[in-house]
Amino acid sequence: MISKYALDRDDVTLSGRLVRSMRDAILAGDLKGGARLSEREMTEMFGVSRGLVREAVQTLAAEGLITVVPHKGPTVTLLDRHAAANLYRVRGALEGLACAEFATRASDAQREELFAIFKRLESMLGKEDPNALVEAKNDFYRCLLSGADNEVLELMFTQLNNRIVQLRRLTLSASGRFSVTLQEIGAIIDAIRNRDAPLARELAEAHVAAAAAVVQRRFDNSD
Amino acid sequence: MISKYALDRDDVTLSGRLVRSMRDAILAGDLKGGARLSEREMTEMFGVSRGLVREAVQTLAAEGLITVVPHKGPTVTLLDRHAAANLYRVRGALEGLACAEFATRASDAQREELFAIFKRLESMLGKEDPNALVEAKNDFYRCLLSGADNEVLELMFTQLNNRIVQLRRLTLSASGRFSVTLQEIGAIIDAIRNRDAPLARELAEAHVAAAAAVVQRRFDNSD
DNA sequence: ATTGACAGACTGTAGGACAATCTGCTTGAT
DNA sequence: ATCAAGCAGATTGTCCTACAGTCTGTCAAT
Repeated sequence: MISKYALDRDDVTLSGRLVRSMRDAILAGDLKGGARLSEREMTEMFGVSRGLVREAVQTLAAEGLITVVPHKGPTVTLLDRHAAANLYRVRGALEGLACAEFATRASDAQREELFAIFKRLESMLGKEDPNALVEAKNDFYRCLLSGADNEVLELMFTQLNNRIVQLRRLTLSASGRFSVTLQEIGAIIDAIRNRDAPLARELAEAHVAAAAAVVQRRFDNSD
Repeated sequence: MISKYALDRDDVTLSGRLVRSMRDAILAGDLKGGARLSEREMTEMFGVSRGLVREAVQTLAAEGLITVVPHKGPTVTLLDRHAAANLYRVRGALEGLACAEFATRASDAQREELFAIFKRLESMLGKEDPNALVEAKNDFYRCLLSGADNEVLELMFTQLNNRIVQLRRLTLSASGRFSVTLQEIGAIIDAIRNRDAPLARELAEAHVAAAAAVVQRRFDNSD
């Protein structure tokens, strides 16, 4: 058992914080898809040595967030329509699993928390607050994954989600979609409440497929 | 379209080869679970500078193959019973997706190749050649993933599989299991032949669950 | 207009230096 | 004898410098 008061060892090293900062910069859109990340620029931008930058790049490359071409330097991985479709297919499988596992294994407290977060989401209908919405969605997934009690799934889902974040901007801005989203999630919540894992899984997969369809349509429009 | 004659740029850098070497060393079991990987030892073992070792460690850590504890150094990630169960759950979801996608989207040539590899597997029943068996299984999955035509899935499945390799030794050595395995895979093959994606998926998930059960039983015995 | 050579910029790799931290052992007090 | 404090050695964390290898754009020559 790890002490409740143990320091957060994930944060003590500069490397760790650098990886987070770079990841956040990409997820926040400050470093856009396709942007070149020369070592020199990065050392200036984050105020650390070249060695640390190179280590961080390796980490993010392994996560798929960055693409490294030898002797040309890393770039922020660009998502085309095909890659987007593939990401969503895998995400459907993982999110389905997460919902099924949650329905089967989550504790009562975790269930209540999930329901509460959903209520918070519902209360946002009509209001226009993208930041709060994104945060609530993040809470939702965090709770879902924690209840699924599977660190492997958590890791892979998080990695996948990080890559999808760039695309989520597209789905969120699709007006009128939010109420549909709420209905879909509501159905999943009901299935979880009834501990119906297969149904929860099926609904979750359908939900992701619907989101994927929206993204694909966006690609059509911008081509 | 990338030229057929383009050099393999994945291998030109020492870093790239080092990552491969270290990964292979872990997968081959030369670096066992829990083994400590001090930077000094690694520089001597692979004959490269400390910087390269650190970069490679970052990459493999992001893949989950090694665990880094600040100021104590990296170790080969150790799999306990809980982690093993979690790995197999996720693997079930991904392998199910891969089979379904293959059934739906693979070309005729890819189908034929998969069937041929399966025949090769069948011919191994009775003979005792673990190496050839592992290689044939690898070919099987390579073909499966290539037919699923989803690089994201391919990446995640490969990462997952790398972590499971340590455990696969346990399932393979389970005598009498191989003929059952063949039957299970044979059923999947039939479903793929009939282009029945949902069935292929279901069977694949059941197949993984069976393998997971074997592993769990092994954990019981060795405790 | 195409080719070829050159220069500048950037990455790839090595190795050293010092600070921060951990671990185990010794020492000292109770 | 036991336990706490503290010291020493080893290891990692971080930065810096240096040089070789590779890419890209430019400019002259054909």
